[in-house]
Amino acid sequence: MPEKFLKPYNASAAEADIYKKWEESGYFNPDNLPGERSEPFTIIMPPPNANGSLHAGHALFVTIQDIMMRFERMRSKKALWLPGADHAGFETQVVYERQLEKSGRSRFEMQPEDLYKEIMDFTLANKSFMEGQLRQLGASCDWSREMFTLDERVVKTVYSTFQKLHDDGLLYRGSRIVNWCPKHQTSLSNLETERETRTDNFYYLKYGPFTIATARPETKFGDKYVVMHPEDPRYAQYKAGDTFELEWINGPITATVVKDEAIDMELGTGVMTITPWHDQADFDIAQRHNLPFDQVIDWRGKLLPVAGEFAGMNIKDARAKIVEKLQEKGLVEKIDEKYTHEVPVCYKCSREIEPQVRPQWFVKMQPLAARAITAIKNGEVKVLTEQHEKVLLHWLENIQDWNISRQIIWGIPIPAWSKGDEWKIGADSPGDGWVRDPDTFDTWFSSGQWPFATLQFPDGTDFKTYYPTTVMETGADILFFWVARMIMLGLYRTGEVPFKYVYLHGMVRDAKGQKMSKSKGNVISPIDVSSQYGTDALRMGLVVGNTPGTDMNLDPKKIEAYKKFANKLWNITRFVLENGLGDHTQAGGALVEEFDALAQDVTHEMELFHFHLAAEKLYHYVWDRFASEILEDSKTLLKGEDSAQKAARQSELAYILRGTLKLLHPFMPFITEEIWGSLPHNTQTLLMVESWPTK
RNA sequence: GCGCGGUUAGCUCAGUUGGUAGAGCAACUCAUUUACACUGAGAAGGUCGGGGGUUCGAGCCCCUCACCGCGCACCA
Repeated sequence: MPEKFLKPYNASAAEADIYKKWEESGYFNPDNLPGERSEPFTIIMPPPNANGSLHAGHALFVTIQDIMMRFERMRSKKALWLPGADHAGFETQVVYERQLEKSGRSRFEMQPEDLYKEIMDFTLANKSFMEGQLRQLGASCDWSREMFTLDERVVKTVYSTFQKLHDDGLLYRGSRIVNWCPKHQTSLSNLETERETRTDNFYYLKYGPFTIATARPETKFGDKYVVMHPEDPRYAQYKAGDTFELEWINGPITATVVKDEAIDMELGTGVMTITPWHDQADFDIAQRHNLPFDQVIDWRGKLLPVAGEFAGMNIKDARAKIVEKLQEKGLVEKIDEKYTHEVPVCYKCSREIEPQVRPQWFVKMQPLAARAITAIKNGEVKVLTEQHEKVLLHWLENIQDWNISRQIIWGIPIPAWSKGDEWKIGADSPGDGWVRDPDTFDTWFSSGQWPFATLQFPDGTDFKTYYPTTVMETGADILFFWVARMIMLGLYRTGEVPFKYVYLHGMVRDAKGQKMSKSKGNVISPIDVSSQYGTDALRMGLVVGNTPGTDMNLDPKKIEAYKKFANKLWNITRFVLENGLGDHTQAGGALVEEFDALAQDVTHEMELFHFHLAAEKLYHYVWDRFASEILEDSKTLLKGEDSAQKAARQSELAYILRGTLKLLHPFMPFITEEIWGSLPHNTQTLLMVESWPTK
């Protein structure tokens, strides 16, 4: 028996060497796997954002995906797990801009090319750092196929999709209301905004013969149209097109009456003025009635010359001063101080979104969504769990056009050129006088094409072999951002769904269920935990009791419990080796049957993606049955005189131990491989590619 | 406004097609060198949010109420 079994299992001493052995074996690459393998099993790894270290959520996805990969690799599948790294557009730029701010710099004072280069260096450094961390977590992915979202091949694919959308009439450049973040100075998609409930003042202002109610008096300078519901009896005397003179903030103006059914008669006074440039609802009304659009607030959130004496002021500071002036002029009828409403905010900085009209590229989503809905409904792609499928369908059925332009440098440049009002699509300039669109793509536009782009669509061997992929395993929080877009764009480009199953995991929270955050100081670093308790313990802690799609709480005490479990397995091995390892091929009888039944059960759970149940059942079998009962009962037998009985029991124990190591390998790859390599068996192969104990 | 969840042991959560409730942690009583102290044995702890229904049988299916949470959406 190797000496190491005389001491407790030392995970940190063993793990790095084992990973090296796996990687050097070449078996992460399906091309090198032994035996005949016809059926592919493919997971495209959700590429981690290369802008920091791995967090607990990354550890969770590595664990779940690695469990599937190791399971299917042992079941003789052509198992491909393709890793990647994400430049993560806006996300990374925000991280980098925070760094700049800390050193007193600003992106707005930099040359775009310099900023780009700095962020690239930053991203590449993080990328290689994270690759090391993925290795520490045991990820058995094929590094030879690793992709980066800015690789030339990806960019080429993205450009061809943009071109095709254009050719198919699904792309348009429109001046529409976009979600503008005044801090980051870019437009954002609806998904990149959040809603916060605020309590503000609601101002009732005299507007000629009317009283209008508004929460935003600072936008009202240019308001020359007053709108009411056509059926509102209170205002029946006014006809659409009527004009009247009134004294307004900066002097007398002429206003015109507009009737529109969008007006809510219950709200405020049932009358409002419109600011089409800075409000979606107002924009729609203005469009319906062919009214003019005027910008009141600039891109940095300051008032424009239309505001007269207030021009140049920040809108936040301006509001109080404007109200003061309105009060002096006797135009404020009353102020309701308890007006509670929801305002859209930037999901990164929580600053209020300033709606602005800006020409951007939009994708018409309804045709793409319709095809995705069909694919989901007829089972081409199955979403786990059912409730997530419902949520996804609901979103797809109510989809809106997608703004894919971003005013940031860190991303894939949009291949479009303009000359006056004319636009042409293409990577290269159409000729003299054409100006390139300075914007970049929403990062999700490119990552939405990740599965087929990484597999070398349309002609690559990998594409033919591995597409559609088998499982997409990712966070439930990016169901719309990413999964929905991958399904739509995958179907659009390849005619097939990009994956057959979607497995969604929830968020990893701290032991008390709170969201982990640096400011709260409750962040659990998977890398630290792995170093302290071993990666296997971390993986078990992440998987047991964690049901698909629901958030989980991670308690270090739970991980510690699985560290003890690893040691239990270690000592089981010690016991079996001390008493002489039998010939597992000679094993039979009730204990063997019992184990085989467990193997069947565990396999079944894994096929259903019930990894939490598979892991828990293994835990109980190993501890409560194998260790506590079978080994205890074996003691007298093994010390007894009956050599036939003794040999039979030794065979049974060998059979169970070997089988247990195989079943546990997907969950606890390091210790099982370590033990496997210490058993005096004949084969030199790795446990990683041993055959699974059931069909 | 539209949509989706959750409520099970002191805490955090599991519970596969309905068949006498489970884990980790915490707490309790013993054991003290045993393959393993990163241990063993034992005991304790829940009318599964309330109410109603279906069923021979409900934590699980149906209805309803209460509380908590989440997502989406152009309400001034």
